[in-house]
Amino acid sequence: MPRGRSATYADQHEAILAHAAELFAARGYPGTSMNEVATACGLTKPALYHYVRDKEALLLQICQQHIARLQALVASVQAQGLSGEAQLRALILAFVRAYADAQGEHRVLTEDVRFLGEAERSVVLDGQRQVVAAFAEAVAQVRPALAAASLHKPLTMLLFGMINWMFTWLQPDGPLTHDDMAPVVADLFVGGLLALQTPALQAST
Amino acid sequence: MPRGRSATYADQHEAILAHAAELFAARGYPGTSMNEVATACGLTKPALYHYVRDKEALLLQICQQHIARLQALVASVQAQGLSGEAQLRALILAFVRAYADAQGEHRVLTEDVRFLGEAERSVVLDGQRQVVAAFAEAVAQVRPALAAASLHKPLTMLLFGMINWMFTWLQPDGPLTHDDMAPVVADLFVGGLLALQTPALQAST
DNA sequence: CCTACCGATCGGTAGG
DNA sequence: CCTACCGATCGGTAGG
Repeated sequence: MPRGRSATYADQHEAILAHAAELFAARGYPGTSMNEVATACGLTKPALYHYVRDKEALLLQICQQHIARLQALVASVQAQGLSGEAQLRALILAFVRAYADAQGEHRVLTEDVRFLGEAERSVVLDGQRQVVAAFAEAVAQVRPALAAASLHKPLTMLLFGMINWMFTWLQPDGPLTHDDMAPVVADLFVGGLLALQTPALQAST
Repeated sequence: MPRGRSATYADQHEAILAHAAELFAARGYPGTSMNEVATACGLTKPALYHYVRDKEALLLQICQQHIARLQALVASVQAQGLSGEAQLRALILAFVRAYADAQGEHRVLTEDVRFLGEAERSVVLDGQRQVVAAFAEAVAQVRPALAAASLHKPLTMLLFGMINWMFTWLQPDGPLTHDDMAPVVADLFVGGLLALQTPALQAST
């Protein structure tokens, strides 16, 4: 590589996002100083600011990059043209597995979006809504009666709860892996969906 | 009601914990200043420090108080002497409903325990483990084969994921309430549990 | 119980 | 004149 600068710059920027995501995930966004981010990257603080405008831009870029990956994942599953239940299972498997490689980014996305400014936050939340909508559509296809009772979206959020909560108890180096849990999550949720009695749900209100 | 005199030390302390829990839940522990806590309580900062030793003690008290409530809830359900599935359903209903009244405290318990010192943190985590163990025991009673496959605890954590995640999407003043969702969570989880095929789970590893 | 402060550290940027 | 940084320090605010 004779012209190393732009490649180095892009690589450095990528490495910074990865380090920052890990730190934000571990200590929270307000609990992480730019000095800590810089040190983790082997840079001084002024050097860090050469690559990042400010702390909030760092947070926004982490969130945008991760949500873009999730949207691409949804698109690739949808491109397979699977039927209702098969598509829902494929979405669940893809997401659980994807989170294994991006635990830090995912925790930042779910916990630290609130620290973005209103405009930046709504961009990220719109992306999240699109992902949720894809899952909710698959849920509705599996059990159309739930959609009629307006329960497909709440049920989809329960599914995301199971998945999003996994980082709190599933250790990356533990005996149980994300790949082990992916089919369990799919079986539990799809099995539960099929077992749900919509009349009973309506009677509960 | 004129201010000041009528509030006892204990009342004031209780009010401080409630306000602090709400602020910590909204802005995160490191993102909340003691000045903000004081202002929310209608106190000056030095006055706040009359009731609380330091910021970390405030966090610890919020966590301990909330985990004690959850342990009491488990005990009261266990005292009913219900059978496996009925007990699991009763635990789920009790927890979902309890979280409706303590959303701030619960978010603090799940997100901000990491900011406690090691000794304080492990006290809180021990309390959480006891609660989780009670749920896992109920899960094992419903499907003993899952316990044999060491899946009752991971499945219990998926359940807690559904419940703990609800604060992110279930608005207190929205059309759907915690009371509406409690039986849905119970039906989905118990239905999914009963649908799980253990051989398929073991084949996945 | 308030005003007045401290050591340190915050996010961000100056000159060279 | 540009880039990629450094040592030092900016104005404010943190917990106490």
